[in-house]
Amino acid sequence: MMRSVQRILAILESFTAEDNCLSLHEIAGRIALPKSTTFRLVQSLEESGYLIRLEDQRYCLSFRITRLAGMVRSTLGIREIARPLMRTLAERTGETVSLYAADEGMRVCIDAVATALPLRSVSQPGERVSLARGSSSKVLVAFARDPKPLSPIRAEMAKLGKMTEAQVRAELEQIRQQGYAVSHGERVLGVAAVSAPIRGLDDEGHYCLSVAGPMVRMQSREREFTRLVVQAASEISWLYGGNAPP
Amino acid sequence: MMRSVQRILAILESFTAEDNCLSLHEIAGRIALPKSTTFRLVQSLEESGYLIRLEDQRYCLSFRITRLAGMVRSTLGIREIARPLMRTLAERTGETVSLYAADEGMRVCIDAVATALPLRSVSQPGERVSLARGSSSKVLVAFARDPKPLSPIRAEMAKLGKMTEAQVRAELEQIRQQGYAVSHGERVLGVAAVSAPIRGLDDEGHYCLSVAGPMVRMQSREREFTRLVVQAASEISWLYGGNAPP
DNA sequence: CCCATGAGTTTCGACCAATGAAACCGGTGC
DNA sequence: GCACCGGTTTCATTGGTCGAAACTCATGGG
Repeated sequence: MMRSVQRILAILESFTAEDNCLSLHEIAGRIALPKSTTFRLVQSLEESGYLIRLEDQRYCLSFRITRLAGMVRSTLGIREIARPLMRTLAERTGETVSLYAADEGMRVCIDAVATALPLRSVSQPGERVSLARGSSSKVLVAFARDPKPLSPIRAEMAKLGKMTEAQVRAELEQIRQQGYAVSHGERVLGVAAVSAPIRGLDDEGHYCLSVAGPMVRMQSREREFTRLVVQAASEISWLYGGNAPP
Repeated sequence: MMRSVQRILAILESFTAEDNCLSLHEIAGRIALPKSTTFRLVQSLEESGYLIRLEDQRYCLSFRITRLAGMVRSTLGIREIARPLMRTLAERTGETVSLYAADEGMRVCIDAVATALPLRSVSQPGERVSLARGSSSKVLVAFARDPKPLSPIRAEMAKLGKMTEAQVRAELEQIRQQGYAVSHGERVLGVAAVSAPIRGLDDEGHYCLSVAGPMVRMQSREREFTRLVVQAASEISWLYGGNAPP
């Protein structure tokens, strides 16, 4: 990652819906750089028309950004759309982020972003695992468009979890309610995961985003990770054509 | 202008509505840089999620741009909106670009972007000149929302131009038709100008964008400048809330 | 009135991030 | 098999960038 790119984008991203006008000082504070450096960057961005300075000398994003937005390709696959958000999620959590879909009674990994830590959960795109175990499986089953063909899966879940089918159904219902699922060492010993559903376009199947890592690291931050995964999944849903507002 | 900013934005801008997917080679070609340099920049942009690479290794702008676009402040004055476009117009033409409005029978300069050339047309923000002379005046009069109070101006135009009022009205009608006006040494000796209207929001007055320079430089490029001014003015109109599609 | 303050802006020598030529890699087609 | 053509990596070089500090210019409080 080039420093210049990082800094320039950090400046653009320091504008939010609430704070859409920022002074040089505020920008410098947000990107944590000396004001002389910030000034030069901001000045260049203004020269090129992406920032405009108001009468009170504060800056705000200009409409030139919207012009760029118009050039965004409208037809993108889930993988392409999810990738950037998965990347930031991986960065924030420091754990492996994966994207799954249900396919013929299995759970298939569409994409994964790994971190550099020596101990981490590993999943490879293309990998196929059971739909009966793990938080991602539970999400995929709980939010399945057509739950009927999944009854053997539920039976297997009950058997593996030593539960009645009614208990399984109750757990899935709870997952539907809360909008996410967690698991601790359910599929892989020592691995905890948090998963949230991605609502795809109507005709396509739906997907599941998950963060997985060693329980020793995960347990203390489960709350935080849950929030992040649910947030990222809903953003992806929206970007992908879901009708939930951002 | 910092080189890094220039290059990064050049990459983003190399995507157009038609070519919304570009290969590394194409990008390198458009921004005229060696591919190794381009590669590093593009890679960083991808890492930060603003570009995504498709299966065929080509790149396209991601939805992250649209998120930025959502942060653009919705209420901006004409001056702020016009500024960036005026700057590029000045750069492309090499001549002075001005923004005018009609005010109480006069033409007032809202903003101006000058070039560094030793011989150039000079106009200062706040400057007030006659509404009876010059291409910008003709545009402001021709496109006036309420033409009635301008009849003394038309009379003055006729007198100064040694024309009948009917001829003046015909000229204004033609300007309305073609969407721009030109003048050669009409207000300032030796200065030619091309002007086009900016349609503002309904309740506000409307504006006029012009390029002005010494006739010796202007005459050979009048066609080109006309196209550029009309184009820029219509973009500003659209950004400012006009209903003409981009 | 003057000084303190805090914002934006400019300066300038040092440094290292960025550069780009060239080599490398891996697929495609002749 | 070889040539070709994209994308990727290497590496010594360098000038673009950095940021502390000085400067400017309002503002306002004592």
